[in-house]
Amino acid sequence: MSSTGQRRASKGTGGKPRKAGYHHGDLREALIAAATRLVGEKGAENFTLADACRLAGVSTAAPYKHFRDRDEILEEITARGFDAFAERSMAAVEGHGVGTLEGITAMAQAYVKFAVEHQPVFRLMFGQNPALKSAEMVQAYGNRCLGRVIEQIGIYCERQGVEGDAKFLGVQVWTFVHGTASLLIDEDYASVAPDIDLEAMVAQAVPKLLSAPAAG
Amino acid sequence: MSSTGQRRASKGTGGKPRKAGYHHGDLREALIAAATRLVGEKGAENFTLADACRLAGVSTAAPYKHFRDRDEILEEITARGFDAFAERSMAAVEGHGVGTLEGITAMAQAYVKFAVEHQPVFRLMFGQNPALKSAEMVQAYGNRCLGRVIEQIGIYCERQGVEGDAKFLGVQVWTFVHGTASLLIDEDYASVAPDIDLEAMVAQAVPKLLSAPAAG
DNA sequence: AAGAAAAAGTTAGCCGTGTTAACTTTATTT
DNA sequence: AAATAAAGTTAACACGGCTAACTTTTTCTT
Repeated sequence: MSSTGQRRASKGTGGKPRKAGYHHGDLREALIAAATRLVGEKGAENFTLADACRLAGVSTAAPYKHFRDRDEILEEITARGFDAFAERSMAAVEGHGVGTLEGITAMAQAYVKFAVEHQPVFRLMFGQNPALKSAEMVQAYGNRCLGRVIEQIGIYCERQGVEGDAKFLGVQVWTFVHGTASLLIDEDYASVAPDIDLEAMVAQAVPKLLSAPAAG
Repeated sequence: MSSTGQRRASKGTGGKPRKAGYHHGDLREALIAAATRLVGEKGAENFTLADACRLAGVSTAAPYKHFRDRDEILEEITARGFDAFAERSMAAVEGHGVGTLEGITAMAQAYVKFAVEHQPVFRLMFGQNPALKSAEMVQAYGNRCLGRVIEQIGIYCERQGVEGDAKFLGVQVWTFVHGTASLLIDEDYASVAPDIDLEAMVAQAVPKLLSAPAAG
């Protein structure tokens, strides 16, 4: 998985480049490309290895020279999804001051945006199938991505004099933002609150969650 | 679907009871029972019609006398899930005063509890597959269930002098609670915040979300 | 450079699932 | 009692995942 370590170093990058030209060239990458496209188009549930093979122009047995099974391709897509996600997350805060509400909110909006623009991959990343999310993969994401939010929130709280565990608050923000993304892409808002302005909702909720708990 | 209208009136209940004794008795219900069990055990993705047939002791072609296809069984399970869910939701507020924070919070906790205790059904209800959630089904849920929350929140806000659209706030609470349930059952908290007290988190977040937006 | 070994493909085939068609049995109707 | 409808069965097809056995191409060894 690309997020943790490189595996077979599909030539060009690693130490001993393998010159890249058997029958197909680099079937591994070709299959990942095909799979990524198919998953993006029809969702992971409807993705079939056979389809990817047809796209790549190889037999249906060929993938097994590069992947353990169907799940391993999806796993790779998931890992790359986390990479892309972390990148955008970082990019979102840039330009905003460190530990500002604007920066934190920007990350939140980026989360939702990514979910919408890459629904199937987002589902792989945060969805049910545990086989596709290795512990290390998710851990790595947690450190690279959620850790940043929590860091920012810590600074924010200190400045604002909000008392409360930054991690606890960070998880609350994450929870809310994730809920927004989930309900949005699963179309559950559609029939209940179809005309809601989600950006505004996030922008309003984040500072509320970052405030000191009301006395009741 | 049981949430909207009864369809074939599997004897006993409806006007013209069909005496119930062909080959199997009531295969329709037997299959739903088997499917419900299997879905609960292994998740909807791993549910197979053939398994249900084996459990019910019939051939794999038998279901098609009662259901359009595999999806229709899952649809039925989803509908019944909404029914059970609405019921528990209502039960949760009972005993608490109308429009109180306690009542609203109790509903929120019930939401999470249901999600945990019926993960696979919860996923059917709020998850991806649009074929399984007819518009009417979700609409019915929205009216029966979310409508109540919003109602309660409206009353609460009036009393507390919080200005803000009750529906908007209701959706925020729903969003947060749904996020909690999702991250919990998809095991995404597990590696990032494994020891978090989710009940406490919900209890803390709900009043914050129901407060007036901070000035910035 | 030649031959051995490994890598990456192919074809053929197995199994399981969803679904349909054609047929049989059991109830219901008249 | 005969006709009809309902609810089951068996048989077959298509398709997807996956494995085994074989072939071809590339790389390693000497």
